[in-house]
Amino acid sequence: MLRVSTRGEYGVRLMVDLARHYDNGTRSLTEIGQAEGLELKVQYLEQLVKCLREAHLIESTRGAHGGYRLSRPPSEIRMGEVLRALEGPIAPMICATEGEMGVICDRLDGCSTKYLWARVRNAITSTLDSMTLGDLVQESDIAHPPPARLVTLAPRKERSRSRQSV
Amino acid sequence: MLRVSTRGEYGVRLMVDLARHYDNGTRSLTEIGQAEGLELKVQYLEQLVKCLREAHLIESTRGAHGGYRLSRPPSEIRMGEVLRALEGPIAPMICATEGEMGVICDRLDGCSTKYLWARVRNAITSTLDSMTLGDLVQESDIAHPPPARLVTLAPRKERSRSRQSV
DNA sequence: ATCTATTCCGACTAATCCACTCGGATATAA
DNA sequence: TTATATCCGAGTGGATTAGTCGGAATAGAT
Repeated sequence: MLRVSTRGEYGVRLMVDLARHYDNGTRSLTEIGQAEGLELKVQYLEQLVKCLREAHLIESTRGAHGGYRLSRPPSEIRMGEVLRALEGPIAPMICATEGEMGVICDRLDGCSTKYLWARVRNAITSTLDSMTLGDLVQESDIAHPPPARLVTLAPRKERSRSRQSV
Repeated sequence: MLRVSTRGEYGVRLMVDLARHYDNGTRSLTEIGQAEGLELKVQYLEQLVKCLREAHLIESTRGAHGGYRLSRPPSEIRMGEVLRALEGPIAPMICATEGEMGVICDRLDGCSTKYLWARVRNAITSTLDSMTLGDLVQESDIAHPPPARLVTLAPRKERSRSRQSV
């Protein structure tokens, strides 16, 4: 229950990829798809980036050697923004839609559940809005360091520890 | 996004109703449906209660004058239990399923998003598990006091304040 | 005994939503 | 002018959701 769709999944992966390559100019969808293991027709990714672009989270240049880039540094893009762009307002229940509480659900009887859903929604949004793309990139760098530029002091088998502290 | 289905919605309302009438013996589905404004065939509610019963959250007696009752006091039933019974394990993403992290998603590459989903899931579960049916009943009593047994000191227009503190 | 109210159960269905695909237009670098 | 991109809207198959339907089993009331 409480699933986020593949739009959210792929879209976030895509944004993380853009964040990783923030300093390298534009990046095409085929590049991203290959790098992130998204074995999909490019057109599907286009659908995802469309709403990201409309939300001004990314910018594009068309034509050969074109592609996408983040319109702000990764550390200034909250995951909440990303997911809202991809999947619309966060609302575990119709009566708990962001910004529209009470407008939609006008049940006056004992709708005690409303507060439950509102709390759940707040828990989700505050979690998402407290993390940025920058944070995600940093985290993944710790778990999976990029092709050694610097000398890496970390021992092998790092992987098996797989931090349960989440 | 991140919706809970109508099973969750109706099921929770149903449980709140049972909690409200915890001291009054059993309660039939038709009674509950009417009280909670669930205009549905009884058979649909039966489907919901089935999994609640299988999760040992409610008990039933069959036959005339039969019905359902909570199997524990409302304050000892966490909302997380209720929703898990109704909708299965809480998992915003398949790779972030409760209790099965890492089992399902074995991507070893930079799956930085995994931690994101795990955090979201934790936010949801800890919120749900920190509230009980008893809490919900109490809250709804404050907002909508039951047919005055005690003298009520509260002024009119209570309703328009509609506590934004959620 | 029989009638009625209720829970129990499995199969079925209509509608919605999701996860894509397809075909083509437009823009830009080489 | 060609190759490589982004852009755009329409269409589609499958999965999931939200419910219906018919009937069996159980228990109290008459």
